[in-house]
Amino acid sequence: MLGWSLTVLLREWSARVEDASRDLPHGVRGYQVLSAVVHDAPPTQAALAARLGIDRTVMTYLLDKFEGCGLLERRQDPADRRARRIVPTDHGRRVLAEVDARVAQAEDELLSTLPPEDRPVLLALLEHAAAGAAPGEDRCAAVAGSAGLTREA
Amino acid sequence: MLGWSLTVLLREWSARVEDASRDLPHGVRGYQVLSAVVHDAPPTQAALAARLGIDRTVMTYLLDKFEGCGLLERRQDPADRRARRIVPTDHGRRVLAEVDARVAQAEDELLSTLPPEDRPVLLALLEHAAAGAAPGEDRCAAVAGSAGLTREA
DNA sequence: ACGAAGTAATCTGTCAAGCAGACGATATGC
DNA sequence: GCATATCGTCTGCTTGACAGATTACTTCGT
Repeated sequence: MLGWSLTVLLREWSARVEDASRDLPHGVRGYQVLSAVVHDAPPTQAALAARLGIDRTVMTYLLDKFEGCGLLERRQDPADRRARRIVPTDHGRRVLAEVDARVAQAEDELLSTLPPEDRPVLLALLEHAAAGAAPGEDRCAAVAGSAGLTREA
Repeated sequence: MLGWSLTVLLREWSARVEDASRDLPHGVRGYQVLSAVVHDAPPTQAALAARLGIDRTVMTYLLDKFEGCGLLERRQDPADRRARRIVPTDHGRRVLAEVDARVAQAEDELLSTLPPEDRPVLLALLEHAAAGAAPGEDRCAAVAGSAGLTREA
């Protein structure tokens, strides 16, 4: 049941956010990329891809599109000339702010059948579960149990 | 944050269930199909597809494979000879029981960083939210199940 | 009863998305 | 300096989904 509930909710979330992200290239994917760049500022293109679970070769043409739309820019990292730092343009920030607002509203509507006092509970539990379930860097933390929530950014 | 938590959790759930479903064709998809057939018994192939949000032409080759593996059978519906009733074989039931057990364990592990008393809370909230968010068939029924009644859409 | 229209499942062709692998450019270790 | 690893890009291939046509059957209208 857990998996199915997640599937249904994420599907519905995607549909709504797809609509909220109509100004962005690549819909939901695009929203997640732009959001990660602005809010988390991963240092390199590869880090960004890893964070979102996207293949590096896919990242290339996603960013091509974003750069073409003037939402993001690739800059040579002066410390490592192989790497590109992905930075949002002012326009990108503005657009994201708008979309973020629409997404927040969509999420509200998505949970509208839940009693208002339950919504923050759900969000907190989900976030905690997601943080604990995430693979990768802190695999030990997951095993260590509730203790390990000390992570970078 | 809601969307991202859902994405991360579902991704991790899929990875674990993919592993738990290694006896089944088509991985997670296959598990959902078999599970829906056994536990929900939708009357026709089309109903099954609609329930899982799968295209009807895709359903065709999914079921081809399941039938080839002896997990499911297509039987002519005697009432409507256009339609096929999808019924599980004994073997299918047995395999599903095994996989279900593995999935249950995987879901437990997935939530292992959550305090045990919080897990049923999360599950209940998720299920309620999913029922309320789902489009289509029984929007009224879902609403009627909770506090507010009688809102026809 | 007969034909028209609708519906269940399948088949066919097409198209996009993603991945593995190769490649040029740079960095690092010996 | 040379071997090896990494960052980002490019190429080719495979896969997977959808639209549309097709076959089989039902239902409705007259």
